[in-house]
Amino acid sequence: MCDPGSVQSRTPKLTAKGRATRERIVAGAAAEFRARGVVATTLDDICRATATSKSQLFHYFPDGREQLLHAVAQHEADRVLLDQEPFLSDLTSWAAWDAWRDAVVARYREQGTSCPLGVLTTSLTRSTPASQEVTARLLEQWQRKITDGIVAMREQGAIAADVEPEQTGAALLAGIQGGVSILMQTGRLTHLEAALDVGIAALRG
Amino acid sequence: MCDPGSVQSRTPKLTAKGRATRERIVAGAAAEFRARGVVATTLDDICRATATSKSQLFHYFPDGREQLLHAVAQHEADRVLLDQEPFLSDLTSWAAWDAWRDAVVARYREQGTSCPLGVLTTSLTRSTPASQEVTARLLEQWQRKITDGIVAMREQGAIAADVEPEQTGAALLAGIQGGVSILMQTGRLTHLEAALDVGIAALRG
DNA sequence: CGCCTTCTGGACCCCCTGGTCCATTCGGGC
DNA sequence: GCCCGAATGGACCAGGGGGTCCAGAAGGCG
Repeated sequence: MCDPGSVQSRTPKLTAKGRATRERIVAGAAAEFRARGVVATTLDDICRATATSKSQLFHYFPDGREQLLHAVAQHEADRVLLDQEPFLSDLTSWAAWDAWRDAVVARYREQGTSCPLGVLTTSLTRSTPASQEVTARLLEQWQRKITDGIVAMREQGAIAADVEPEQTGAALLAGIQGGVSILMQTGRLTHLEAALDVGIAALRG
Repeated sequence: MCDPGSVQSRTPKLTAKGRATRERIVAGAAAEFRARGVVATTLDDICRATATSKSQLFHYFPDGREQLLHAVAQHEADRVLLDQEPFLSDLTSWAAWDAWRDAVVARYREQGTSCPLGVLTTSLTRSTPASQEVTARLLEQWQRKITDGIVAMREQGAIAADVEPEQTGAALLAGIQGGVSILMQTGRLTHLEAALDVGIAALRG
């Protein structure tokens, strides 16, 4: 899923230690971005937060800030989906849908305004086309999983046959996305909850 | 609605010419932000685009970039709602709802990826707390208008009595917000359309 | 053990950007 | 026409930020 090294320019061979350092930088940068925002975070901040030096940073990310941004985007995108498992991949009963809904709400309640998805959609995506692509792919995968769930339920007869999986899935994803966005701006969870509840209720018919 | 001069520090008295220049700067900056993004746009860019000098910029916005950002945020927030009129303020029949839906979709189709709301929610809001407040207030007003429409329809009996205006309005707003957000990242309008269509269909019951 | 590559530290550079200053022009009221 | 505050031009400054370099430590492998 991560596919490291495909887009980013060839990095030198990494030993175990090197890989660990690289990972530490990405994770630390991600945390820093979440906490202070992408624009406000400087490379020196990241060095300080991860106990590394600039030379290490450029050793692992020869293309500099942009490449690091991309790596962090991928890291955060992975996390967004992982955080919804195992529910998201198994939406085959109403109980599973409810559990998924609760997991999403709980996750966003606890992380509040500092969340991977928020960082992706607000800042990272606008920084570089490469990161935008990462976000686009994330959304695609996400919607696919929701749509799969709708199809499964429809085959069971639990969802009416006239419900369009693609369209309804798209609407639900948009609701979540918007709910998170509003959470980022107001600190209130109500819209995310409303979007999920209304969206799933609509599926129930 | 604009309430100029309340939050921003006192600007010197403005003549007609002064007011025009100030407005030109705000509008030009807004356009620049939409086109190139907030982070990528420098004060010099804005000067160039608006045919002004830095001294003018700081003459009208003594607090510098931050104050300008705030003014632009207000400017863009106003535009978001204005763009949906006269439909948004008169959601009292299904025809009105449909017209509103079409207006929103048309607006976002034409402006594509360079839209006021997008700029607000992605970059402006994160730049300064003052701008965040502007966005929060925008969302509040927006939802209020949607909720008013739902209430009106319910009183007519066109919408079932068990529909919660607040919750359903929140979900609809979240859908739009998310639809626009996804539009910004993928260039596709499908999610915005889906959110509106599914949301309004849910109201129809 | 010895060698070569990877890894790390930290000093250094340069440009860009927000912000300042002052001198000049403009323009409206009397 | 005079005068004073508003409006404008443009040179200038300081700091911070991304990015470079080289020397030395560390660590795998024959």
